[in-house]
Amino acid sequence: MSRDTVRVRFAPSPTGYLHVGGLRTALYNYLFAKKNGGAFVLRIEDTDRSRYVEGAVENLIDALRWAGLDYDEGPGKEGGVGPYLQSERLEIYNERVAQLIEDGKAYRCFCTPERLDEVRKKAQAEGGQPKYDKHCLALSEEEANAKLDAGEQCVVRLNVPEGETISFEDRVRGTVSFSSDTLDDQVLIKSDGYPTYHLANVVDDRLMGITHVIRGEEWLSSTPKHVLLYQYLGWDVPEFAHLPLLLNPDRSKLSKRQGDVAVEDYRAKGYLPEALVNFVALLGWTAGDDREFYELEELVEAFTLERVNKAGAVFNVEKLDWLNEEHLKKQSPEALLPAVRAAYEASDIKNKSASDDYLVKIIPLMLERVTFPSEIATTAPYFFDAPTEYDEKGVKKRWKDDAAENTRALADAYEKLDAPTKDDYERVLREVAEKKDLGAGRFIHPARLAATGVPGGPGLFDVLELLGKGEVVARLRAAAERLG
RNA sequence: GGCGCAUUCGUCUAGUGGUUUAGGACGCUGGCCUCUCACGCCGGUAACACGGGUUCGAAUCCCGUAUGCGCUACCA
Repeated sequence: MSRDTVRVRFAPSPTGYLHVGGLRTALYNYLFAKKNGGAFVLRIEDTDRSRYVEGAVENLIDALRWAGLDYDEGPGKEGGVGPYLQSERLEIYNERVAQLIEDGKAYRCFCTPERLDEVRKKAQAEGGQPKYDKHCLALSEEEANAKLDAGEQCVVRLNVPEGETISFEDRVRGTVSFSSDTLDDQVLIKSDGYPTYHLANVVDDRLMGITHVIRGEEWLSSTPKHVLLYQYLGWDVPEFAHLPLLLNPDRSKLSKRQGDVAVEDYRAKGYLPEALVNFVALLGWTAGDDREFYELEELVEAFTLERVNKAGAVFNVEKLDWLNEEHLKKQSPEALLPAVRAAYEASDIKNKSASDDYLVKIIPLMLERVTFPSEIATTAPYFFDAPTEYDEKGVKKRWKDDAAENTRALADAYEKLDAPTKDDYERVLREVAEKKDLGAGRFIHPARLAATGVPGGPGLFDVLELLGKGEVVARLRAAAERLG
């Protein structure tokens, strides 16, 4: 790893599913890596054993793969700086912490949760920052060892200096500074021996050669602690870029209570990965031009950290829907077939004998009329079942007094045709209309009602051709009978 | 409460001191196209949080206020 090779990471904790905010963070990391010829690393932050969810890692990887964000290194893809699961790196953290303790930059703390609580309450009552009072910093090595030998539980804390200003450059926010007096003596190693995020993330980022830390804004406030750790460990700090948060419509942080937040939810609803990726890319970033539609490769080309916004962005589903429609139109019928078939099989359409070939022919006709692939078959059941009822408003508007007679005449004419194409259907209809000295509309609208039961949809002659002569004639006759 | 970050149409955003009657997109909406619906095209709707400065001139710079969000755990 040379020092100027860009290396970034996405470091989720395996709590069950990939959050759309996480997807956006992963995406920006991915884009930045690809744009700069760097590596995109996936690291699993599983240091909280109480929150571990079975199968969550597989889930995360699956969601990333679905979105098209392949990682260069990570679980199952060794890159020489693994393992990529923090739970497998415990010795590494312990080594570094031993060094910190030796240097007086960290210390063991034996305080009970009860005492911690008191200290915190007292500090808060006095109107100050609730933080640890460094009580155990005074312990000598002998005293600490004695407590350890006696079997007392302990944590390791960061020894934060007083009266210092800690600042760092953020690629999206500029210079950010904090007074060290507002920083708590952060726990580095928990009493169960696992590291906290703060320690593990600094050590791993360094050891994995991460050059740019691109993560959510929720980490901005703890970054000074990380900066301090880099200094204490004698390391240069990486570049930081804190991304604005994704918000609910009421501008609170995007949460489960106000809608779907998991990538798999959107996947299940039928959103295309291309659309979701395009959408979240635009939540907090623009190229500066008026472009809205992007494929992943085009995002790679256009992306820069400098153009990431500072303010949070509301996750606005209407625009996602529009982008889904746009991306849908770019899909080939063959690519859409599996989703269309699945929705068709699951629908309450009675005729389930449609071939792949037939479904593929329907797709282009319906593509511009739906938001989701699943709607292609289900919004047009007439491609499978003959209508059992006719749209009331449509009938009122289009089924005039002469409709039954005209429709029968049309059926008679069609019956004589041999394997008619859409052009044949149209030609004959216009001939019949002309013979009766009527506008084509007097035939087209009733024929649509008869064939589909609804007043809207694809071009009539496209529909008729797909239905086939026998079915068309039968439906025309049935409607003439039913509607009179 | 403390600390930090943010604040342009309902939403996503362009805008980095004059080119701005603040531009685009989604949504909503009027019209055109058309066998219908949809697509497409043309048009409309709607914003610089507030108050002070700095400046010949501010959405753009500074200060304050308000509001929102984040952090404030042996969670990440």
